[in-house]
Amino acid sequence: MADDKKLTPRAEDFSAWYNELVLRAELADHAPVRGCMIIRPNGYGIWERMQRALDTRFKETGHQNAYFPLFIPQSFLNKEAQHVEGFAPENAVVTHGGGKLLDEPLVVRPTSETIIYSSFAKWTQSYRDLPIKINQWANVVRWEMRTRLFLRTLEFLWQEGHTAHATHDEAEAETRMILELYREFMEGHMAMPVVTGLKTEAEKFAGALRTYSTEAMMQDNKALQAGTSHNLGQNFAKAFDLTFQSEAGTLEHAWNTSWGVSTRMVGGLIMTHSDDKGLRTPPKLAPVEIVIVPIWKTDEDLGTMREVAKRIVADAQAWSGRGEDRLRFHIDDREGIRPGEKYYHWELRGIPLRLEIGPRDLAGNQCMIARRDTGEKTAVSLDGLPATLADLLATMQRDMFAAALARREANSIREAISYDRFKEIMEGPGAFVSAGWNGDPAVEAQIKEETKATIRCLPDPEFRSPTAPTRCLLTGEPAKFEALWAKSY
RNA sequence: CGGGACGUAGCGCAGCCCGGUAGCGCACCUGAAUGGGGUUCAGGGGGUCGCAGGUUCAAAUCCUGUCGUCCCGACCA
Repeated sequence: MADDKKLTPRAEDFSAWYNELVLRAELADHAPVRGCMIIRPNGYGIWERMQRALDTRFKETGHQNAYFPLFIPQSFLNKEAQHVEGFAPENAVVTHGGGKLLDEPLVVRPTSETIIYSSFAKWTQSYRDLPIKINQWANVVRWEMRTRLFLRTLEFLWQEGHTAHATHDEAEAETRMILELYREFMEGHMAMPVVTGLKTEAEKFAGALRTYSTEAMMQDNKALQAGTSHNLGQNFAKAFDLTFQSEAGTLEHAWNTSWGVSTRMVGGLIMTHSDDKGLRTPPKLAPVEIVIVPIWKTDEDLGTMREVAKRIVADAQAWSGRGEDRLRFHIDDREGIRPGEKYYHWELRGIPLRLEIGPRDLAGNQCMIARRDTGEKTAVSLDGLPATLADLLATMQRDMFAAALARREANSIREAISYDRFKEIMEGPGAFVSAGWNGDPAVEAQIKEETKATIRCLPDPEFRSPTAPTRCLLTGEPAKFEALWAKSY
């Protein structure tokens, strides 16, 4: 382990301190897979908890996990015109197999719509076969020009959901349901507030009818697209002959949706919550919620404190129940390391609560508890400790969300502003700006060119201005749409 | 592919302008004291200065080339 002390973690410059110390993530060291991420076990816990929580929700909403091939024949991708156009520049293509030139190149999946819907087509004959609702946990490859740890890696791990429905409305309902599911996860588990909304034509998924996204604000005021949910319409169904006979007897194309979130969320978590002391993990995603640091002077004390710590853990776990409800502890009884050093160690790693207990506390039937989010340290009674800890964790989860939301709101602008003012804001720290747009892609492109800001989405009502902007940015004409503008990752 | 920076000990860096044969912090090893917020003191090990040429009595330092990394931009979740 490298030297913790040298680290000056800057929330707004997380790339300077991510590696090794906090999440144990790194980029591979062989070109050209340098853009690929390696996550070692002690950081992986956060992603595993994310995965488990999402997987549970997918199953609760009627989806099943399935696994499809890594290789996609080039011809599959070619079938949907917009899709192939969108992905062709970033595809990794396998041309040789078994030492021979392949008749047809194989694309390493950048996403699995084509290979999955070709299967759906075989599985579907009647409306009774629909809906099909599956999810796949998989790694995919996109040959990016420039990579960035967590946010844009050459290969990334994600889940991609794929469904087929009999009607447009049912597919649209699925798309929106998943968007809300993502929101609940991001706000409830990650304590990361998101704006949901519709992507513009310029920003939507290649091949989709409509794309919705969740947009989170990072501590540098940039937007991070954290998840997407697409209503694919009948585009892929038509390309892959995904048809079914309706109740009325007619042959119809199915309606598809696809949606995904990736390891990018780990980057979002870091950039939303970390501070100058390191990572802060919302309790629900913390692999360890409470670290106990026993304090001792003599060997006898050490023995006593170890017993006490074990008893605290056993009592709390018995109290809190089984499975997900069970409180997660770590006892740091390492010898030869002073308590202060342990405190810094665990703060850096974002463990939500620290419980200190020594002979003096024991004599007073109490212990010290420090919160990672606020830094508060208080003495609490050992009586009823499990409930105290559980309450504190729940409070932290809420407080972290509230703090992140307050920060986003403080950096959001909803009143009408001039284009000059808009440029000024985007040249500075940036902001989430709710501003008018006339729907013209050329205007969208020109504003991107001049300010680097893009339309993150046409936001759902909760982010919109109570008094909607009446004038379009740049053109000044009456606004057709209210859009969320921001610089983004 | 354009623009910019940087390669010196395991990690982070100074030294380079003005050449004289390498240093600091952390980490590591030994010993002692210490032990409720990154202990202190004493001693110690570790580097062909990215690589290849050139200039020079002498190159980490100057010159040329080369390789690599990072940052910014185009692309993108």
